[in-house]
Amino acid sequence: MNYNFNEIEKKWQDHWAKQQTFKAKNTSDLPKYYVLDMFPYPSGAGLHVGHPLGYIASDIYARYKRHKGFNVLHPQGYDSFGLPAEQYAIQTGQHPAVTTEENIKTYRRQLDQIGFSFDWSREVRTSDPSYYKWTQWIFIQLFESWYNIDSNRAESIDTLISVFTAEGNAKVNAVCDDAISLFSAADWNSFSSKEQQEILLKYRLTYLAETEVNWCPALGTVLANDEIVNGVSERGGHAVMRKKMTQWSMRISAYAERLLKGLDQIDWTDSLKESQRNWIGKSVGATVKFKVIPNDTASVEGELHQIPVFTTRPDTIFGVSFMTLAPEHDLVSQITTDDHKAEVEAYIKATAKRSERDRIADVKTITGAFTGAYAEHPFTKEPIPVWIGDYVLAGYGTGAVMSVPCGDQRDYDFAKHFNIPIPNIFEGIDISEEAYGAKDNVIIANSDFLNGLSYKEATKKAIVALEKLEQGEGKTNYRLRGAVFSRQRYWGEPFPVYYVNDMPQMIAKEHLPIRLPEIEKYLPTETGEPPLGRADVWAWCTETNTVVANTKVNNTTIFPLELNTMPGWAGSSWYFFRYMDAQNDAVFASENALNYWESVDLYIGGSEHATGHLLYSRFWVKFLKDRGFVKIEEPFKKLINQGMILGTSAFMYRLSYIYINESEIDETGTEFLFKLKNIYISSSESLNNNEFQSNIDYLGKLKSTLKEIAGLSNNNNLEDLTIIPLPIHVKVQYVNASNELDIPGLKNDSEFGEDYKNAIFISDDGGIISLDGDSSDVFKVSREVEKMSKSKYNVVNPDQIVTDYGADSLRLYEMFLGPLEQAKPWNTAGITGVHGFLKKLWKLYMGEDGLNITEATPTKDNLKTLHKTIKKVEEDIESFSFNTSVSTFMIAVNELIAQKCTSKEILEPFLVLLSPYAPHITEELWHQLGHQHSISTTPFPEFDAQHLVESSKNYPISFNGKMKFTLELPMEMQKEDIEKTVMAHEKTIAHLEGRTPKKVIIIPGKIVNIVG
RNA sequence: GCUCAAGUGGCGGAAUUGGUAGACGCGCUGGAUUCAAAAUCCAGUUCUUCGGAGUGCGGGUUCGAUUCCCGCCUUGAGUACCA
Repeated sequence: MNYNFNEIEKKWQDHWAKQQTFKAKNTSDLPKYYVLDMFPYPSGAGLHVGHPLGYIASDIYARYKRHKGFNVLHPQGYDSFGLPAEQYAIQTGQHPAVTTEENIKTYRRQLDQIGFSFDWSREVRTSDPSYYKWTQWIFIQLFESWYNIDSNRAESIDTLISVFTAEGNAKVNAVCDDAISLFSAADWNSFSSKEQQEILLKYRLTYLAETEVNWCPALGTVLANDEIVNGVSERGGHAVMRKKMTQWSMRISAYAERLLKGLDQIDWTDSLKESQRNWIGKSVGATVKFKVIPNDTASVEGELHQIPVFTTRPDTIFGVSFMTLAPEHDLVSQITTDDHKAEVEAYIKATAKRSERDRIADVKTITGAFTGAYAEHPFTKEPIPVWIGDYVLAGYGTGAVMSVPCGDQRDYDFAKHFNIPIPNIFEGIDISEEAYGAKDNVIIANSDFLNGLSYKEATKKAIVALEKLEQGEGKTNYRLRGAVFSRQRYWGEPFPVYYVNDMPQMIAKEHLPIRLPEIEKYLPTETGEPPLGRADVWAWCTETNTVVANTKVNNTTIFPLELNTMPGWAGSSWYFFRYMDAQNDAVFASENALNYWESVDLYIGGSEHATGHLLYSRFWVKFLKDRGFVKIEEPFKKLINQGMILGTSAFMYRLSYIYINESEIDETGTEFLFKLKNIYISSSESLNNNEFQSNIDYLGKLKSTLKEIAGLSNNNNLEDLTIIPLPIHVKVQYVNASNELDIPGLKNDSEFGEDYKNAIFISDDGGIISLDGDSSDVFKVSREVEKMSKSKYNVVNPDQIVTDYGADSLRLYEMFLGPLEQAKPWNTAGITGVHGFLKKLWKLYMGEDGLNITEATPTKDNLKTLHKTIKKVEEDIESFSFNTSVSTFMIAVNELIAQKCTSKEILEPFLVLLSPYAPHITEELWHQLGHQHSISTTPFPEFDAQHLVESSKNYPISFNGKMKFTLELPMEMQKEDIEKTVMAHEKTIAHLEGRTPKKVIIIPGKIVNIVG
């Protein structure tokens, strides 16, 4: 019987689906275990081999935990709102729901054929109204909450209203907007409803605010910081500008400290925790207000200008020799003196063109301008020059720095460059070459009342003195800011919000979900409103509590609805709870389900979510806990980032040309160059080594070929023509293992074939490649390892691999590639190794005419092989070292074949060990062995150490630490006897060549090392 | 610039507490089988001037270092000069 993997895999996938083998129960006496993959977005391109890597790892773990007696929850679903479907809709007019449905079908088919043990009965989709009903509900809860710093948790907005009614806001200690004026209970009660709502909005955890956003006119949308690369949109590379816009935001900063502290409680990698810490960006220091000394422009009557700065080093305040403002700082125009105006304005203009990224990374170029204004030092009252410099960013801190050149390298470089004094305030420290940035072991000097103090003491004392002057106070700063929650897009959750008098009102819970309206086109409106502005039926009737036609808006009973939709992170911030009770219509998940499953025990996904999804969902979970909806503080106990699978891209070189002397193109002119378009040259060693331009022989041949192509028959040998080969990505499916391009295939490509119809391909020897069948010419491409992505045309689709080798081979191979967390290149050719292993395994169990298993008593060697495999595989899975366990299986099968093992007592438990990795073949053999129940719930074999006890040890005998030969000695042999035996051995004597060793190191059971 | 990873044969990688470097697999070479091919099986495969050398480079600790320490180089990922 042959190993017919296609038949076997289909059979068991169908069987598992029919029997609901992997359906998880919400009530069980077994301990629970929750294994989750990061929410996939169902893109139109389908899966490539990089996607299932994490899914396979989590599936192995989930299956292993079932063998270990756990009730395992291992669900899957789709984060199905998103920009790609919307962009496709804009291009084709197809409703995003339709394309999303198609994409999900493709995903599901691809996932199913890999044999995952998902409980599909719990599938969720964020774009499904029965799901986003609860996303809307959570949004309403956030709106109806404020953060009480005294109780350190979110509370219902009602508790805040009752405080306002009783005593005003003087004693309220809340996370809220910066500019809130004080009011008494009497004030509050006399405010109009609109005034009250405006005030409450400044306290709510989600609120409307005029915020500066990254507006991308070309995409008609706002972009998150991480969607902008080098100042342009990541998608499409369009220009991005700062623009004020009314946006929904989330007061995530209220949770900054808890988000930081919580990291200590969870089992994530240090690098991931570190990036969250950096993102939250806690710094302890002080705010200091510097008064601007009046000058020709900065002498407004009555009020003096102040420059507030935040510093982590208030102890160095006597080292301030200048101040630096971000060029965009509001005060710049108000304080710059007339004679510096021209210079400052020119500098601001120049800065605006630099991307923020550029300003950050480039430390070598020091630029700045003096405003002509001076600020007053709070203690010495000396004038301090105020500069602007683009190393200070407007968006961070206060957008201004008190520059202490002796203590900060950037300030130091700036001062050196502009000849600003660098006062030294550190005792006994040389600052003639560079600044001294360390906080440890400094003694402050030249600093009046701070002299002789350490960093800690001086900081404390400086803050006290600043507070006395009312020019500063101690402050903890977080860089985490309000998270923008609006998107000017169609394909997202609609807000359950309508507007009365411009004030947002929540729609009551019982009327949810508010469904996305139908629109004709998916673009923003001509007036710049979001796509929902195109909907005709998008108004809220407060009498019928339904969505009605816009024409009915009367602003008394019928009101306009919100036009923005929610961002991608809305639905993904809580989905892990929905899996616990996916069909519940009354609550987002029942209390029983929430209590049973608690939180995710193992979460596997890409590191790209480090500061987005993983921070936002922690925030929502903490909020839901505060409001009593869940009991947990952290959603993901253990988290593993799988590494990227890299693709091997292929390049061919398109020729482009430069004429050194244009006047010499006389007789043929531009027509000549026109005829030389769309020509590609085969990759060669000289191309890969950047020696193309010096390969005279080849260039000569190439040029005569070009003349031939252009129909040029004169003697011009094109000396003035410089040929520049440009690398162009080519789809890897048209390239074989020897890097040869399938030219006819490329020309028939449905997507790009047209572009190459008239292309000319030139071989290694400089001649045109003939495309009639019997030509032996080859066209070679260059290879490079890059991120696997559709845009680089290097994706490898798992479908073909499953057809050719089977899902079990794919699963094993993906694990075999290397450590889960590390990035690694994909090479399909290597899959024959694991596939060959499965064939050998099959032959071990199945003879020519059926099962090859006997009741034979296992030999000592059989037992040793089995038990060392049990031990190793169990250790490997527990430590997520899946690659090494695949090797272990191979070694075990090689050994069992060598031992000619047929013993059921060995071969049966071995199947269980392997089944998490290769579930189909093991399930088939398990049933061939006569079992009626699925192998998936069979207990994991128990390791028994007695089978690994050895009676002898093959000692490595080293000389000066270098192993020279080995010697088999009894295990129980004592040190002295070992030394005697080794020293008497002929090989030892030969190696010593008569020398007497200085020392002999013997570690019984390990090694012998002879020194000297 | 800063932060975090990672550098081991032709390639992916292994060596879990400092103890036989290169397990396992790919590829390659030779052989068996076959009319032939595929498939399968067997043997070999770090380099080498055959003394040795060797885990990015230079030091150090140790009887012994891929593993620990110091300094550097390169590559990748992230990034917000948090003042």
